[in-house]
Amino acid sequence: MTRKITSLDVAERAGVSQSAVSRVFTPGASVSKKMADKVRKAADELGYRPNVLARSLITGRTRIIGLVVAYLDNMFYPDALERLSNALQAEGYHILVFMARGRGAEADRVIEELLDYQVDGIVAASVGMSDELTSRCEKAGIPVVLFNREMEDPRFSAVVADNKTGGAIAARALMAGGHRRIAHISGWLGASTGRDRADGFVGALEASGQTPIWVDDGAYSRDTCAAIVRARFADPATRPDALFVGNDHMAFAALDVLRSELGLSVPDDVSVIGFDDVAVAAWPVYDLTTLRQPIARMVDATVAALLGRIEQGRAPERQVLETRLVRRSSARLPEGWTDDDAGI
Amino acid sequence: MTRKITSLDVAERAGVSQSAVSRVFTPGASVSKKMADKVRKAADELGYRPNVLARSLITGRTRIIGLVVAYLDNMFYPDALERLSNALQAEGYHILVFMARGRGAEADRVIEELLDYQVDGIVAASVGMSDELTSRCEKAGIPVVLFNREMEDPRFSAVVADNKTGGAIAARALMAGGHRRIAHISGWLGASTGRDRADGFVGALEASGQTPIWVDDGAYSRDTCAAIVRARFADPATRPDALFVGNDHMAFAALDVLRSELGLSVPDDVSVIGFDDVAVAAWPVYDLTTLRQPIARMVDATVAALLGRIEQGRAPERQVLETRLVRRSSARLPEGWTDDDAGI
DNA sequence: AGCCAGTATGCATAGGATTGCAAAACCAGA
DNA sequence: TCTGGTTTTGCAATCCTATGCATACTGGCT
Repeated sequence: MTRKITSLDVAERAGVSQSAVSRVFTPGASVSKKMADKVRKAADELGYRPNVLARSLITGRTRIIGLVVAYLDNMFYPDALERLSNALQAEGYHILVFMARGRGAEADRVIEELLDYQVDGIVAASVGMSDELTSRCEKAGIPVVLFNREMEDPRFSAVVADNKTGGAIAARALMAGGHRRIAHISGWLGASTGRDRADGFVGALEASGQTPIWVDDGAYSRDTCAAIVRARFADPATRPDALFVGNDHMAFAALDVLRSELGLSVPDDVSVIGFDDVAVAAWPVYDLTTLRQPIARMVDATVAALLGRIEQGRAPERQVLETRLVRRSSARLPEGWTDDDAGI
Repeated sequence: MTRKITSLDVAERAGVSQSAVSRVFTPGASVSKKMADKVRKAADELGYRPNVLARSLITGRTRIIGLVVAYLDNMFYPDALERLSNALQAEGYHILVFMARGRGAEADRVIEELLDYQVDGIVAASVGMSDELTSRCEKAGIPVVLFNREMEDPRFSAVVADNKTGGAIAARALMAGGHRRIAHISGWLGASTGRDRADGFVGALEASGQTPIWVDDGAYSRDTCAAIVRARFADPATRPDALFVGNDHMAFAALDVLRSELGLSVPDDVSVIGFDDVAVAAWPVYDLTTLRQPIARMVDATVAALLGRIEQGRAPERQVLETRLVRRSSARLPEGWTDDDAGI
């Protein structure tokens, strides 16, 4: 293994000072063309590239963004990760990944590790951070953006879809479709997304004088959701005729059980509406009616919020983006009905 | 924003030297219990954590592993990423993500950026790196492990499934099932996985005196695969009765077109075999017969190869892991036939 | 030719930690 | 109490680059 090549090596070879080399590699620094050429030539010959770490030590910026995420089996998150990474890469930032499956304590430990790397910012997706820890981050001057999660505390930027309205649209749609026995398998009620979607849904039903026949917590898990469907649809007499599921990932599991195990037909026996509009939802085997999370805009907003805070010191802000119903064949809805007809 | 807390602050508060603080946070260094307690107390009160960057500058280790990956829409990769991240996290390493969708030049540029971060190692998944660049990495003493890809050059560690044998098993299975018109939509033939699976498949057919009626390059893309199926299955007279697809991701697209667009029945009209065994393959809507990539063992092998090279300076090695046929309902195979009967 | 303003360059320091070396502290045994 | 050996601790140099400041240079204009 050859010794690492430093700016000093380049300086020597080019016959200039080390600071000259540094300046050549610092955009916007004052260097003559002649100097730049000389240095670039020497650098190329030696295969020199500036050491980002040493630079970070001085500038206090690492151009690393920490991403904390609980799981990647729900395709919404890989999709978000890919987009986020691309968007940040375009701005010269990169993503350091931290998996934090557990809630609370584990997430906190993970974020402590994250801080060790002096990240410039943190994106917390699908993860519950403790108040105490988040304030530690803020105190250390590291902006935190919650992606697809919210907290009461307004010190954090948060980017979410309008989950409450989304839930309400689902309810209006199912009511408009003439369903009478409407049920909900919610997302994890420990998370703001799960709660908001459930609240919006139940609220809209009640506003029309209806109630869901039941609401169960599916914990964003395929298995949990499948078990709920098995239990709740076993008796034909008490079976729902419409089901709103807290996200697409669980909705697929619900559809699998309804059709393959219980032999029910969708949407004839039961209408199903999901949430997210991941790519699979559009595949013909599911063709799932669902509420679209505007993922591209959510990612843009996240990047903007993050860079705004890092580079311009802007204040934290909370962004709520519109969700829209994507009509497909898994739910019986009136001909031509769209979410504009939801009256929200 | 409060000023950063350094080891010097802690030293001052604890009334000791800065190097003492450093030693307390360096596992295996020589410190008395009394000193350790004093320092830990001061550090906790101040909320001090050592600056990983400054440490890296000296030790030459960042405990960062660069992961280069082309796309995440094929669920095989998010799954691998999640497992890899967890396994590395357990060893105190973390993953810095680089998306390199393009081939060649773009991948190279991305890896240059990667080197800037002084990563301790690189995992290149689903990505073609140029020879020149890879030797740059090796020259810089940074081990590269190819995940699910191979190169001729033996200087790199590579971890792959036995794609050639996998392809051969698919061929034997389809022949054993009595199929006479066998076709293949390959993975991208620019990648070793695509080539190996195709070679193994065609080779096994030819060894039995058969030939595929056609082999098309599906480029690991859903759209490309769907287009091929549309074109090749349009005429009932020349339609294959069995199809081996280069990965599950494309196989789902093939199944969608076959069933939803062309109204064909699987496996009655056509048998389909995929490759990977991603989670969706087991869902009842597809219930895809496929060759399982032993992803858990691949990840373990990757981590072992990487850490072996980083921490023990072991030599590069090439690991080929066994693939097995997972029998489901998408292919007509003889009762009780398993890959043991393939005679490979 | 002389002068001035503006631009380029070099020197030296800083940033936060690790680590070899030497001095100090400790402990036990005589 | 003194000695010899082992631990602890502190000093100071080092890792690699950025940057403020002072100096040297450049070119245009009179």
